[in-house]
Amino acid sequence: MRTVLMVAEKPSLAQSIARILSKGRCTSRKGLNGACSVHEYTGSFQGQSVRFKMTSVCGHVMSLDFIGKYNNWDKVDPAELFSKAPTEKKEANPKLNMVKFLQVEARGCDFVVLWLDCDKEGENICFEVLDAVQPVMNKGGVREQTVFRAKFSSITDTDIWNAMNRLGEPNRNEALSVDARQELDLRIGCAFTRFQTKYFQGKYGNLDSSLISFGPCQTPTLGFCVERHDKIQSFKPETYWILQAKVFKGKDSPLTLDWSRVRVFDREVGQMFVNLAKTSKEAKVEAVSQKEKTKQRPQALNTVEMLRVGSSALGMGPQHTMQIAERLYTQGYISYPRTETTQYPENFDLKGTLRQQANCPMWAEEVKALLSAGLNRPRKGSDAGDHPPITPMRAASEGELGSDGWRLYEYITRHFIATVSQDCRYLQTTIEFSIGTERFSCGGKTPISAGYTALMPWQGVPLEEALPTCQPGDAFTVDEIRLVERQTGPPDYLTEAELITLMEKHGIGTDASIPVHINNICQRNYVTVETGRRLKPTNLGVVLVHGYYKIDAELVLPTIRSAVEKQLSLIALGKANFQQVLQHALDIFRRKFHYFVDSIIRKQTELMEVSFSPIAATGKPLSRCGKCHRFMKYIQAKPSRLHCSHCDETYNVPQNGAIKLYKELRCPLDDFELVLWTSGARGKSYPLCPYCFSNPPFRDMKKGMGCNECTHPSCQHSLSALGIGQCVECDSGVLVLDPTSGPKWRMACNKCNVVVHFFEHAHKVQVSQDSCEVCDASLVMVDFNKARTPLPGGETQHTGCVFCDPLFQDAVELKHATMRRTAHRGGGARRGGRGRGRGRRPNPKKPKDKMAALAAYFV
DNA sequence: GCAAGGTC
Repeated sequence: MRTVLMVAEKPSLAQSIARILSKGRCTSRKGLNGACSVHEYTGSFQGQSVRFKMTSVCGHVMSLDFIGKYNNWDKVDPAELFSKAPTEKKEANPKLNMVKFLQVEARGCDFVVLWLDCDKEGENICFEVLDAVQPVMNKGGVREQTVFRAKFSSITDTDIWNAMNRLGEPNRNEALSVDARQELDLRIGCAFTRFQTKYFQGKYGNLDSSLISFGPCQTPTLGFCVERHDKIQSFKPETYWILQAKVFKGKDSPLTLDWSRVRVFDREVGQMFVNLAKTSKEAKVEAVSQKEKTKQRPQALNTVEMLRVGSSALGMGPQHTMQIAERLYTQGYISYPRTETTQYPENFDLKGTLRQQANCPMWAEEVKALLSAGLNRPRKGSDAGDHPPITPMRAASEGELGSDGWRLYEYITRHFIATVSQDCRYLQTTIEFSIGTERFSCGGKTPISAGYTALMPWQGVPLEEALPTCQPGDAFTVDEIRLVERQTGPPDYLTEAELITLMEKHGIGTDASIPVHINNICQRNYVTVETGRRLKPTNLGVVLVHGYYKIDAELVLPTIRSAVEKQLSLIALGKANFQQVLQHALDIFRRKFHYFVDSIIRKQTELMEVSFSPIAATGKPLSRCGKCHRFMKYIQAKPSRLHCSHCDETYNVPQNGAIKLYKELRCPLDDFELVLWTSGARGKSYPLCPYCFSNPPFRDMKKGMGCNECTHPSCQHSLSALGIGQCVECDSGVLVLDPTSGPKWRMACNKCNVVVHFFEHAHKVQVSQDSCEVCDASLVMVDFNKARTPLPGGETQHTGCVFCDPLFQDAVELKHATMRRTAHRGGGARRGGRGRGRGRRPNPKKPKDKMAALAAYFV
């Protein structure tokens, strides 16, 4: 009797298929590796009576790697990995001894039927199996087909029998497309990873990662997290206004209404609408509508949905959820947990599965009700042809499963029962009002029947206070109508569940590998899991992705994978040659790699050096960041700048000078510590806020302004507080007291290079609230040194106008901040209109001859 | 020590 070897992708499938094909009459034994079983029975094949041996592998038999000597990181240039380094196939899991096992079972067999999963990976494994078994199988007769491929789309009797009766051949092209994918992933991933790791490891002491990996799936996954981080960082809140109306009828408590315009971004426009609405004291009911709505029961559960719920509702990470699910599966509590399918097979025993749950107190009531009233037909989902949806396989109790096991099992079971329950139905009531010209509405939901939400109460329609009954034409009294100011808020960090959705949408990873990629970026210290399982990129993660963006954004974009897969599918379809596609893709990535290496030495070094202290540390901590309150580093190398490594933000400072900390004083607007900029020993100096300098806080300010041009109305460092009078030379500048200049006190123009020295040796110089009656400049309060006072009678204190007060005349002298001597313009003929400082506009109507005279005196 | 894809 001839023997037919049949091989499935995993032990559980071998068992299911053998049971179907042998009609339950097979004998089973363990294989030599302990992991796989062999199921034997007799039956008919190609019109003859044969012995069947059904067994399986455990996923891939082989995996691709470089030959040994190319795995020496110290001796191999990563660039060689693109073509020079030969690859070889090694056993994927040496402990399983899969090749040996297959050969032992295949020896003397006459035919082989490949029952591997019906996707490209499965097709590839077909050839891995063939490579192992064909050398030891009996040679068939001339032109006799000995290799067969079974194509099935679900694990049901009909499908399996159909597959058995319509055997085909394995598809070499599909398998080759996977070979190409493996080689590309290996060469590209390893080249970039080795280069990055070695390059940065030797350079930065505080890089908290021993491995800086790159991959076509993990890097875009990280990219999603950093993209959200960047959105949060660059978010600028916008102020908007809403009309809030409260109305009531009789003794009912007031209803808060929603405005039909939702919101406006202009306060005055909002106020106009308030005024229009306020013309009416009544809110008139325009329409009342009641509609029955439904919330659909869920589709049957697949892996990614289970992972999303595991993360967002059970607080379990995807990797952990998968581990628990695997355990529940091997213990027989749930069906196979890796599936994309969301539709039950035709002949799925819904009722039997439900009946198993009839005695579990958590949902016995609902299950019994369903069994007696009849199951609802499950929603149509998609059938990926892999495995049935995830369902419970037998009843369980919390005690036998352990805490997390039970919580996942409970969810899977509730989800299953929900799929055969009724939809949730509720009544949506909407009342529309008009108040003056404005329209408002309020709505409420009333549950009609809970349906499936009895099993998934977190999705239920909450009981709300009922809306008052009313009819069109009814009048409500307006209790209150007002304009409320709100601000738009930034988005939050990505949740794991959102990330899974993004990955699924962009085809990054598969149901089985998505948890691995997410786990990778956590373990490599690129992201941390925060409360609510939100993924916050670390400094390292942000710097890496920003580096890719600057050098070659394609390296991090989610399209990197799909673009390559498009090419690979040409191989699968037989439209392109394996070698050509492989070489083409490798060529592109080899060029990307060289460009990356060249650029990184220039660009990423700059980025890294401000974030991580290089061994020769540049930049020293100077002032505190207003966002994270950590010290920012002052990088003196041009262009000099401040960098907050925690926030990964760089702040410009004025060039051609130096900055130092300004007494640890902070900007009242953003809490950044002020720094003092000085142009040199005889130059001018003024404080500035590193944040405001690049982000002007007020409308009348521009980028690049320090505190001496800041129009903050009450800050002690602002132009308003320290401005003294119009500049004597330029048209738009204001002379501002330099509060740090004592004892050689001076005021400097905030626009040009005019510096006025005054009151040398005074103890204290302050700008008064009062102004000069003659020239409108701010008065200055001076406290002289007793021994050197220029005041008559040895007086030490005096308040007066710098420009007009005769007592101050000898104490004031004009200089320029630079050596350049500016030609005097105008002298006594100067036009007037020199209003005083404090940031106010000059008053052109008030001629100030005194100012012109003063200018002549100075020069 | 590296990728991504199977699976235990």
